[in-house]
Amino acid sequence: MAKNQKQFVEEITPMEVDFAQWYTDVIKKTDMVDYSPVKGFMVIKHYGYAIWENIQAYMDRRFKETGHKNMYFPLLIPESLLQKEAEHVEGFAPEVAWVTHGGDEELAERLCVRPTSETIICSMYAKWLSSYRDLPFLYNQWCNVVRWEKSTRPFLRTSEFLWQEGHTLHETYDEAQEETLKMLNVYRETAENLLAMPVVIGRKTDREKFAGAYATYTMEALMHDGKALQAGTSHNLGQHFTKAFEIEYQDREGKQQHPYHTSWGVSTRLIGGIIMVHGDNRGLSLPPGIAPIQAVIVPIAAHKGGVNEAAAKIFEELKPTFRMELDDREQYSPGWKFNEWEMKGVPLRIEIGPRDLEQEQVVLFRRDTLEKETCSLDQVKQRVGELLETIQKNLLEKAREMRDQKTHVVHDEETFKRIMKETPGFVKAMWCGDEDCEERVKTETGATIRCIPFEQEKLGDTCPFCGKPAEQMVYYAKAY
RNA sequence: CUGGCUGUGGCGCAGUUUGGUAGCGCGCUAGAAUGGGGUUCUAGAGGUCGCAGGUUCAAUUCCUGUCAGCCAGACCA
Repeated sequence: MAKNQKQFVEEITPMEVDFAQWYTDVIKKTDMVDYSPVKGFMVIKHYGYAIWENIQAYMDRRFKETGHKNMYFPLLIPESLLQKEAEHVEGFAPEVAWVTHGGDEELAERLCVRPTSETIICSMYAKWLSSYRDLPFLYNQWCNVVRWEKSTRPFLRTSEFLWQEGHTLHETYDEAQEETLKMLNVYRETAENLLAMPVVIGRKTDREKFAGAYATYTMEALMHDGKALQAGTSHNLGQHFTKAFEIEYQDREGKQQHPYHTSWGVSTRLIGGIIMVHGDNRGLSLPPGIAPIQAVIVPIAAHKGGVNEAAAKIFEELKPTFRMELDDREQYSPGWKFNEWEMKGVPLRIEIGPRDLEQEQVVLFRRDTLEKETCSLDQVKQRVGELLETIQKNLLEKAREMRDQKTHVVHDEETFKRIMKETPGFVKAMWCGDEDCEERVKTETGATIRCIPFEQEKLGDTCPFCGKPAEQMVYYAKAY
């Protein structure tokens, strides 16, 4: 055998060595994305888009189960609408794209490409709402938005991204708050149950909250490199927008009232999270819940004694139940295919060759543990189902362990700085609640308060940075 | 936006210092054998060197500008 073995698929940079490069390698080599001619705008290729479709299918069902209906609002928003809510414009104006011409003619009023749709939706809600009997409004839309980003990275921060945004109106503050937390909880369940991605949930500090929100709640996940990813947010918008947009209804006493408002969204950024939470040196490792291909069948020595036929038969048997691929390409060797599908993160591989046929069995290979086992032909369907469930759970478990191992409790500034530098991850610490203190930590360490978690622990009585009394525990991390 | 690096067949790269019109590996096509961890042999096809301008008899090579990407940072729901 020649010493220079051919490399059909380029090696992936080991993730321990250079995580950023690893990420770029993986997404390009697995047909997740490609770059378009315009900076920050990515083509989502079939393998990446299939993951998005699976996320959509699950979440859309959950939204409908919780009483929401889908609508679609326009891409373009008149400048005057965007400017109605002061904090909101200030937050978004620097990163909106403008349409100034229609054909050759300059528009009387320029139009922004939606960076988010609160304004256009509120302008419509104002027309549609008249009585308390109309409430609540529970609507969602799946769409794209554009935010002119200075530095971009596929899935994690792109100038255009796909997402869903829910926008609801309620009679009372309490109802709006309940909705805000209910949808955050749907997000958390999606992250944990579907994406196998553990998250910390809590409230954003005022510094970090959404432009125009009364309160922002978030789920934060931790990546392999110790950086946090804001994976979804749910905002209680109070009456900020409903007053600005003059959304009014007649209440039970016949008085005019402004309703309470929420919005919540997750985006294709989740795909980046899945890649960075589960991936390893062989490439992707996808949770069965969203994997475009849940199991791939690789026939070995396919021409010999009925192997092809047996593989095809298993394929037909499993296809109605699982997302399957039969890799009967003749130009590649089995070994090549093994590596290819591992890189693409297919959770389960089914090998079948002459030796298996003799013994009426197949070989099952798990991507998450790299373990092989044999399974008799008549048990394959059942065993595949079991293993996919096991893999789904194991990935969540492994991700939890990784996160816990990268989560530290800190009581003093020196330790905090050392951890952020040497072994970055989540740091749990008490916080005085002072925005200046929060700002100083960010400037000096690059870490921000990711959230004030719902699950509080009393780690001490004072803030590690200023020594002032502290009542809240927060999670700090460097973030994407 | 700042700093560093990069752009040459589909992919990865060499060539650029000392200008003379392009080379390698993989992939691709055809045929044959092989097939349980990136298979072998034979014969082929394919690029004008990111884009624009300049210098020159002549530019992939030198100069200017510009676009795009990577890495780090600043900024950013």
